[in-house]
Amino acid sequence: MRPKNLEKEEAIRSIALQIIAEEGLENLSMQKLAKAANVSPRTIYIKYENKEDFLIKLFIDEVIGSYEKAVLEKFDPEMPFAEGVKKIWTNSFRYFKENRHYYALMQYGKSSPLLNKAYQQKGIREGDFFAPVHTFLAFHVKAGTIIKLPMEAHRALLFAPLLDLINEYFEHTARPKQVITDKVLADCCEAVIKGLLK
Amino acid sequence: MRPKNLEKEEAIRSIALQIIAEEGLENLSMQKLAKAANVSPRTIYIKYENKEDFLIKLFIDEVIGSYEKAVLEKFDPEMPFAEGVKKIWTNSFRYFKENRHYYALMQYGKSSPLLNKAYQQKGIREGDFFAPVHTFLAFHVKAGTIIKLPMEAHRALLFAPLLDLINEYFEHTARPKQVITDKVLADCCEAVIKGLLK
DNA sequence: TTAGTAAGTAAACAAACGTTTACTTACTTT
DNA sequence: AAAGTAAGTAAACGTTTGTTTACTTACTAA
Repeated sequence: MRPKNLEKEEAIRSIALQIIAEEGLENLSMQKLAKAANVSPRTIYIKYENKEDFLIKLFIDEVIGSYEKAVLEKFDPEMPFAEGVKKIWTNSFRYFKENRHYYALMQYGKSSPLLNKAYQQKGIREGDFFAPVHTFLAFHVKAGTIIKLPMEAHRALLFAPLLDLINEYFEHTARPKQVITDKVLADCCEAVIKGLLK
Repeated sequence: MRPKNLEKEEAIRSIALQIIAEEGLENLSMQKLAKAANVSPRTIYIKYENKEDFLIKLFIDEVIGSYEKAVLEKFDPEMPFAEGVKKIWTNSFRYFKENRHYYALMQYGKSSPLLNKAYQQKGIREGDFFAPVHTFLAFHVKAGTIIKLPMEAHRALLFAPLLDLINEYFEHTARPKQVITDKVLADCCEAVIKGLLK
């Protein structure tokens, strides 16, 4: 039998992310995607059941999956608290700077009911993803270095400002003056650490 | 001439917010909206030029505008820092608990290029909206009570965790155990204040 | 009271949508 | 080398999209 052309699969995914980042999820159509990826619409349906299936897999496997991998690089749940948080922040910032297109779909995950459903189905919110980060937080609560909060609250304090700053970084890159710099990121990271310490 | 029926205008806007919250922005069509609001499609086009115009006005006037009003209730830029931050947090939490449908479109503002463009056009990101909050932050930087950061960074540290916690609150309300309570919100607020204090 | 007018309706428009049908291509296996 | 098969294409399917056309309604002002 004729073998799959992996380049086409890759093109479909990366061009989808590009369209989502530039024109928005609401402007991504299967026909537009097929044309932009230089592929017949049918080709997309070989691998994915339908549009919903495609978007969920793109979101979970491509975006969340690769982000998790990047965040956890050289991260250890038993690191000193400040060091661990800094690692998470610098890893995240580097990742999105290098993979700008991934950020847009990540943000849609917080808005779209479709992707939200996917989140819940896969149990991401329960700790299947980013498990080492949760271990890290639980470890430091037990050791008494940081304040005790529900896991969801820790995650909100740790990740939400970071993602917002990355958003700000992207919105200003086209402008004359870049406001979100490594220095500002580092200062904010210190503020988050200070807030969580006992 | 025949006078406008203000109830219809109101129905169009509130049902649009409901559809966006329940089915997502990508599933809001003008025909579906018209039918749900018990109105002819043409009626929507009396007031709004097209779909884009409608969404932008819904976002700016209805959502951002009314949120700003709620946040600033009994807020004074010269309040003590901790008191001011607590006021912003409790005002926000109360507002979204009472206006659950508004939250979804607010979140889309961070994803959709359409709404992002609207943000920039209106200069929201530059301080036209939430001006008293910016005055408040600048005041406390000058007074030396909090660390100095670009306005965008202050806003990220102050609002991003709050909005993420509200998101978490809504996602869990249907489940047996409510994790985001007033107590958790208050603890997180304290952490944010502590992080920003010098 | 009636003429004028904007609000509002129902039905329709072309264009675009997600998906499928009918077919061809390019490789593996025997 | 020829048969078998999944990958892949081009064109089309019926629906739904955003928006408009042609018309009616309900009120104001003269």
